[in-house]
Order: sequence, then structure tokens, then C-alpha cells
Amino acid sequence: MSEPTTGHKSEHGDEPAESFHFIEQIIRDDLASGKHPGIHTRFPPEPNGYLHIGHAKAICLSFGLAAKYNGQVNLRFDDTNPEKESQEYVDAIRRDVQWLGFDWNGGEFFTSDYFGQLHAFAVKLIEDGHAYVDHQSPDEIAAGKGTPTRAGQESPYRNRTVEENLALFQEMKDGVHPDGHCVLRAKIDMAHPNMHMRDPIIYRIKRAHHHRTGDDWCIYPMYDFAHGQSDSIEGITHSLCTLEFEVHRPLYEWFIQALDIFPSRQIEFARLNLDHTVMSKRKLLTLVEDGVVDGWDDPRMPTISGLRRRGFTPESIRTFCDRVGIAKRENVIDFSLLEWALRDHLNRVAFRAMAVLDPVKLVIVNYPEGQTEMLPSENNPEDESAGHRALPFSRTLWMEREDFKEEASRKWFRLAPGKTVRLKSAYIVSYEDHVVDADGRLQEVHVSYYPNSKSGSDTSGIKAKGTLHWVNADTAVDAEVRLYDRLFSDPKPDGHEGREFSEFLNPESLEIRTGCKLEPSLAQAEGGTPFQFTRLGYFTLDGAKSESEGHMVWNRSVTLRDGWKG
RNA sequence: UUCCCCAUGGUGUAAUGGCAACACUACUGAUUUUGGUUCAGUCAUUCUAGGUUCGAGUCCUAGUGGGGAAACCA
Repeated sequence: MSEPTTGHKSEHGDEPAESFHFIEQIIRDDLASGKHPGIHTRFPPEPNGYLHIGHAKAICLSFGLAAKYNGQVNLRFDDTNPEKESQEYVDAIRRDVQWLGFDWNGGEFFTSDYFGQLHAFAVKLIEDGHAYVDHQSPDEIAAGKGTPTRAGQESPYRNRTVEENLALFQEMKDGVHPDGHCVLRAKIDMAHPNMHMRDPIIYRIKRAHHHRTGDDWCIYPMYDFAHGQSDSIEGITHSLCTLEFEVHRPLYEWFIQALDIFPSRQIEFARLNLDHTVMSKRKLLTLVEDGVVDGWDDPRMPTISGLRRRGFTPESIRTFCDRVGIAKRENVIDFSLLEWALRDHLNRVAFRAMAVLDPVKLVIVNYPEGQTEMLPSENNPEDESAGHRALPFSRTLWMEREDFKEEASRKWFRLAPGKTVRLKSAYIVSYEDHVVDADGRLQEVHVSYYPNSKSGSDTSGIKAKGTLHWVNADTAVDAEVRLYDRLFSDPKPDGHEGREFSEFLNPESLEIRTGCKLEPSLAQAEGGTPFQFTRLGYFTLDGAKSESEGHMVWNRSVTLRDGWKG
């Protein structure tokens, strides 16, 4: 699965030895020592939003490790807060994980499946004197917690008897008390240096309709009293999560010990940060709700669905996650690494096609009027087996406006007075004339061609420095093409104290081009299939958008690398 | 004036006490019917101070810097 990207020299030769990140190291040690016969991981999203590229890192980690070590992975929806969760998100998450190419061979679960078991765990805790019902108000509880630098104070309800707590907890469950009237707390240590150990709340009363359990429950377990226990119930050996849960680990372990259940082990790694974007579900939700973007799957969003619509492939995202690595250090990954991963994949698999985004007439003055010939063009120079297609060619073509300049230096390889270029897969042409309108705007470029310079049978001996893409005018297909740039102009939009991330939105993140001219074969393209538009970049047809707009809409996934610094 | 985590080129990640490397980015050059690809190359790195050791990026101590922690969120 994940091949080592780097390694140190082995003692025996020049072969680089495989190197493992710290989590894989732990797994290998546990397997070697026999601590576990096999590994079992899980991916536990809360269904309260769409998955993003940061989740992809976690997914690739947990699924990838399980696959590599012949273990199992569970997909578990951590649905303990009914107010924020919904079936829509469950469906979207399932689809995204699947699309990324992963299969939850350990099964699909919901924390809500364990509400009965979790309740029983809570009762056991009470019976063992490890939990109590607290009737303090939220403010009183917060005040009683103390601060990181000052110890908390014990609740006046802390020493109720087991019987009283049992009865009260039963009342909470039975709906005797109104929302927020009281909570169940673990009895640990109000002076603990770790705030999470100061008698954490483990159950609260919340009369909210749950997307799966409906109104069966009016009390819901808190994250800390659900996550570790769910891991344990499912026999998760290695529970991988991001760094912000580091301070929760002592609690995670405390519950496992107090309950005497299967000891899953929580291991934390640094979450993924990408520059020029935001990654928190809350902020992404804001962008969606404020209409800044066209939904969770807007091609500029760092969501899995957005990247998919943009034209990213599962392979490219997996490659990206591999290259990003796993460590505990805070990081901000260059967006260019994501782009590189996409280009690297698409260059190998995407068929080439010709399209002109800003069309200008190109007339071949010495080409017979009314004549059309079909010229073969390779579908992918990187893959011989991709074959060829036939391009219609005639006297009038479309060329790219930016491929002509009235005054050009000798470093300009495109069209200009006195210049000669090759038309891709066709003929070599030389400048003859050009036409501008009253505003000085270019209308037409006239060239003459060399009949003996035809691609594949060129006997002209002429060498043209530049090669231009073109589309035959008569047979061109009209389309709208959307060009995307980074959503934010600042590399760390949410990294400015006292300023909103939305202040750094890039006003030019979306550019809509209409009246683009595509080669006729593209009329049959299917949504989601990647193409390289020669010299322009990688593009994919936006199926849903095309349907709703009533005409073809193409999204540019990523540009080609541009070595031209003119 | 608390607790936890982290510190290697511009970015990310390796080096498991023994020659600091790989990738991305940027830049050069070669090739090229995509100013793409490919190939060759260049720039650039162990936070500080002590200590242990024959030997420290790695272990120890302190400092500095960064991040996290006080929701009836996850």
C-alpha cells in the first residue's frame, strides 16, 4: 500500500531500508510482541458536515495501515449530539470514503448503536462510586472547574450515596427532569492538573430528535464517555486521532480502567493543514451558508466532494496523503503538493484534447476553401495504447487570443508578425496578416501553411519553435469553462489575530469563460472524466452543473506547469 | 504564573547513538509536434546553552519559540 518514500541506507548495501512513521512503528512492535494478533482501526467522523482533505489524511492512515497489516477497519459514525447531526451527512461521508477507494471491512457502526451499553457502563460507574449526579447549574459547574492554573472545587452534590445517584440517573433517563437540570459526572479529581480529569460530565439531558434513535433517549453520553468505550466495544486496537485529543487520553484510559473493558489505545498525530484555505467544518459551513461558495462541493472547497467536482482523482489524493507523512509536528502543506499529485496522475491517464478558451479566428489563406481533412492526433503521448483520434481541419480555425502578439521578442515562440509555428498535429504556418477592430482588439490572424509540413509526413525541413493548439471552426462545440484559483489570497486566512478569515477571500477564485470552443469529440464527454486540454491544463465536465445550466460546463482541475516566464 | 505536545532547507517528511537524506517549490541546462512530460543539475537544513558518550539531529537538564488544554460540542 504505502511505499516508503524515503529511507536510510541498509547495512548491507545501497538499497534504502523501509522507514516507518511513529504510529506504524508502534503497530509493528505490538504485532511483533504478540500484544495483538492483528490490528483493528476505525475512522469515526461525526455526521455533522462533509469530509475534507484533512479527513482524507486520517482515512488513508487508518484504512491504509489496516490494509497493509491485514487488519480490519470500521467506519463509525460518532453520533452522540443529535442537534448537529443528520442522515444527509452520513450518506455524504459514506460516499466520500468509498470514492477515495476504501472499504470498511470491519463493518459500519454508529455510536448510537451503543446507547444501551453506554448507559449500562454509566450505571456500573455509579455503582462503583465513580460517578454522581450533579444538580449545579452550568455556570456553577464551569466555575467549580477552576482554571488551568487554579484547582477546582468539589461539587456539593459530589458525595451523594450510590443509591441516590442510581435513582437520580434513572430519573434523568426517564425524563423526569428538564433539559439541563442535572448531569452525570465522573468522580475523579477536582484538583487534577489536566482540566479534563476534573469530574468530567459524561451524560446530559437533551430532548432532541436523533436521526437514528428518534426520541428513544433524552439523555446522551458526552464524547469522552462514548468514544473510547465504542473503540473498546469494537475491539479497536489502535485508535488514531488528531492532536487536539491528546489531553483527553488520560480520561480515555481512566474510563477503560474503571470499566475494566478492552484496552484500545489512542494515538494522536498532527492534523493536516493546507495553505490558502480553511479546514474546520465550522468555517467551511460558514462559507456554504453565506453563499460564498456553491455548496459543500464547490470546486474551490477543500472537501472531498469539492475536490471530486474539481476533477481530482482518488489516486491523486491518496498519493498526496502519502507524501504528506505522519508526525506530531504542526504543519502547513503547500497547495502545490496537492497540485503536483494531481498532475502526476492525470499526465499518465488523461486523454488529450484541444480546446480554445479565448477564441480568435485563425484563417489559413492558402488553404482551399470548402476543404476539410481529418488529421490523426495522439490521445496520450505518455501511453501508446491510448490510440489516436481524428481532428477535422479546414481553412478557418480558432486559436487562443494570448497566442498572438503584435510585437514579440525572439523568445516568443507563438504567433506574431514574422513568426512561424506548428499547429499541433497539423501543419506549420507562417504569419501573413492580422485584423483588429476599431478598438484595436484582435479579430483575426491570417497565416499561410506549408502543405508538405503535415504532421507525421513533414518533408518541409522547416523548424518551428512553438506549437499551438487550435480547434476547427465549423465543427467546434461551444462550452462554458470555469477557471479556479485558490479560495483565499492569504496563505493562512485563519491565522490572523482579530481578523476574520473571510476578509482574505480571493475575489478572483472563480473565473467563468463562456463561448469557449472545443474539439467535436468532447461533445461526447462524460461528467467526471479527466481530459488534458493541450497546453492549458486538466479539465473535467461538471455533469450536474451542465444539466442545471443547460449547456456544457467544464471545470479546470489544475493548470499545467508553466515554464514560460515571458 | 499550571499541565500536555512539538522544534531538521521556503514547505513537508526521513535518518531507530555512527557520512544529515527524499519529495514538493524555486532556479539552470538537455530533450520535446504541449513553454507539458522526461532527463541532468543548482540553491538551501538539525532553535539556544550545558551535560552523558570514542561519537548526539537522536539520550538527559535548563532555556527559548510554537501549538494545545478551563463547551451539558466532537
